[in-house]
Amino acid sequence: MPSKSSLPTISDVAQRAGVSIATVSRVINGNTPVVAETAQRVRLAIKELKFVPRAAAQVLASRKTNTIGLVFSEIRGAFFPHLLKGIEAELHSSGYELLIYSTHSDHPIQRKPIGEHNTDGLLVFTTSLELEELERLYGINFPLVLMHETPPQGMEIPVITIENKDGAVMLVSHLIEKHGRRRIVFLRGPEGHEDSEWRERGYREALEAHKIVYDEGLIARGEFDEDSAFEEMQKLMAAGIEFDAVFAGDDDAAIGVYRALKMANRIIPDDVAVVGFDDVQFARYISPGLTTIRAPIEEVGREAVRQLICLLNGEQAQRLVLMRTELVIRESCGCQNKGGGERDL
Amino acid sequence: MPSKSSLPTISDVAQRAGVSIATVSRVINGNTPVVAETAQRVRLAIKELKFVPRAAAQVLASRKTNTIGLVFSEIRGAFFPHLLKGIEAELHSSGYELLIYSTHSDHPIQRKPIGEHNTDGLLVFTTSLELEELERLYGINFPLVLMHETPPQGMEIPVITIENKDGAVMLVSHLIEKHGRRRIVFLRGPEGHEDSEWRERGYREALEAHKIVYDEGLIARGEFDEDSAFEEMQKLMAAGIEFDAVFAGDDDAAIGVYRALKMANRIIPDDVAVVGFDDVQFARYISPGLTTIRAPIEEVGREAVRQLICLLNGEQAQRLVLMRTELVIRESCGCQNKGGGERDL
DNA sequence: CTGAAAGCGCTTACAG
DNA sequence: CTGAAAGCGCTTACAG
Repeated sequence: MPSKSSLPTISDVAQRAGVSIATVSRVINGNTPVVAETAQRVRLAIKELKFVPRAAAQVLASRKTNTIGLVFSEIRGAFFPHLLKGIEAELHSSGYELLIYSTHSDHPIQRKPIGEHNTDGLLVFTTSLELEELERLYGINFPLVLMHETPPQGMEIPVITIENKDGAVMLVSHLIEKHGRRRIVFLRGPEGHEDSEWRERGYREALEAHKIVYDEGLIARGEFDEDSAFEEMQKLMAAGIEFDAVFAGDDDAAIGVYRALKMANRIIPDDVAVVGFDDVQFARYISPGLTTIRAPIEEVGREAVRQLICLLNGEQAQRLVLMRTELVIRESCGCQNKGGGERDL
Repeated sequence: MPSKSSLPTISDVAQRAGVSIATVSRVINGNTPVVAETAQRVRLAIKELKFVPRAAAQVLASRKTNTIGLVFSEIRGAFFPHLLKGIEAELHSSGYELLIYSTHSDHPIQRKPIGEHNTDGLLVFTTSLELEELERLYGINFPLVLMHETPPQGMEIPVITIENKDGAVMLVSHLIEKHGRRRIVFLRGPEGHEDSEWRERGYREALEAHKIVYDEGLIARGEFDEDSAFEEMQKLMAAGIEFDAVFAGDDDAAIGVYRALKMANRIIPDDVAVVGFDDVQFARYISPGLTTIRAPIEEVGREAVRQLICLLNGEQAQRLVLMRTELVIRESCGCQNKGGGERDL
């Protein structure tokens, strides 16, 4: 049984086929004409020896890694698989491999985990890369595409994101117009989280458009997760703040809001309407069904890859791709949706 | 602004520090003593030039990729992030990178996507790798660890999986003992899916232990997903088959079961008890809360990495790691769990 | 402790 | 269309 150290190399193939290694390389890469009969012989030798070209050698010689990197800081339960699915799909149809790195671990690392030394370009999700590293990569003209994050001042990096503001406007306007809500709590996301900031802007615009004065007291800081949302709602209620609706920031937070309201015996949506953002899997399964915004996350992944590949091909990429969001009405806002969404429970 | 082709190399660093490239290599790798003062100079030069060693060159020269690969066939919504999280966590604390490849795309690929040429070892989830390729890799002694799949005849490959059979036994016994159910439908998973087969075995054992005769008519073939489960349930009911409980195969399928039963105005759990498997995020959010089995998926990922690293270090790995599963009782089985699970809605 | 040199396994002008 | 040869950027015995 052969051990790893005795794997066949291109020379073994060349020898067996009676050609030079250059010729073997050419039939493998198929970019230079080779006489059909010779090519046949080479292919046979490859098959017989079960030869697989060493990636590192190809990369070193060709200066192309044929790999793109994905950097993210956190696998948010409901969100991430969709993004990854879109990325994988688009990537495979273009022959690149994917190297994934999540930056939330703070173990000291020897080698730089991901960058120009092992990928041809990078997909960066939100703020998962330090500014300094981003600047360095940008400085060496390394192909970059951001997702859900506007590039820092002065850097022209393509960004793919969703219509956060529009989504928030749709949500809040719906609460006001259809359900007459006027004291709408907004649960922020994490500090400096861009999605959250745009949603807040949409929240304020919608209020303004309906001549409702913005009340600082209705703003709470969540973390786009269940627990902090639960706590914030508890605090609001303990403080005796009145409200007739909650824009939870995202769906995960909405769960925390549900829990807090139910515990306080406040009926959703009669006493308090609740809306989320993302339309994750459980949004239609909870009771009442969550009215929320559908964001085309998978498409964000696909588009990010497309733009990056433009860059890799030396073509111009779009500076900003804004994906449309869509209002998904269920029952938590006060609508009677029974029977409408046939996939809902 | 430097372009990618003019990035500094180890020679640039050596020159600037006034040493040989061998010395630079030594301070980078830290495996050979270097005089402190010299090392300082080298580090300074590295910093000044913003030098990052090219991975491909390191790999080619050292014959180590420092990367492990993950092969899977499908990102199942609720399942995958947990697995990935465990893998990432364990990997980072050991200095390896992760290369991910999903095999469900059938685009013809030039280069072999993942294997001995670009990784030091492979994590394989269920049947995502063709037998032939598995045999080839095994044949060259390439480090492999399987997850949720027993190795083919004659191959000694470590496998990490969960107590599927035990879980099923717990579930079915609970339905029988606590709730007096005797006509329990079992919804299989995809053909040849090992998790499914073990669950079925557990189902049968539990029946047998309670002297309930196995009825072929109560077995339906699902796909571990909502839609096929929905259809199968429709068929069963249309055929007039009687049953007082459903073991849905997994949680995703349970959703389809819920939908079909509700549409037929059968009350869960009064008319029909339902149980799932996996305890995915939505299991506690649906109504009634789903009684299911909690599987330590994240731990499966971590353990798989640990075993693979054993192999990479030339140590012996365990041939089988069976992770314990746990019964999570909510209301869909007929229990009164209100107030018990304080995180449930 | 340090350097010169061979070598890792490919790709790609350059000739022919 | 094909081969000889240089080169990709590192690591690592081998001397010293």
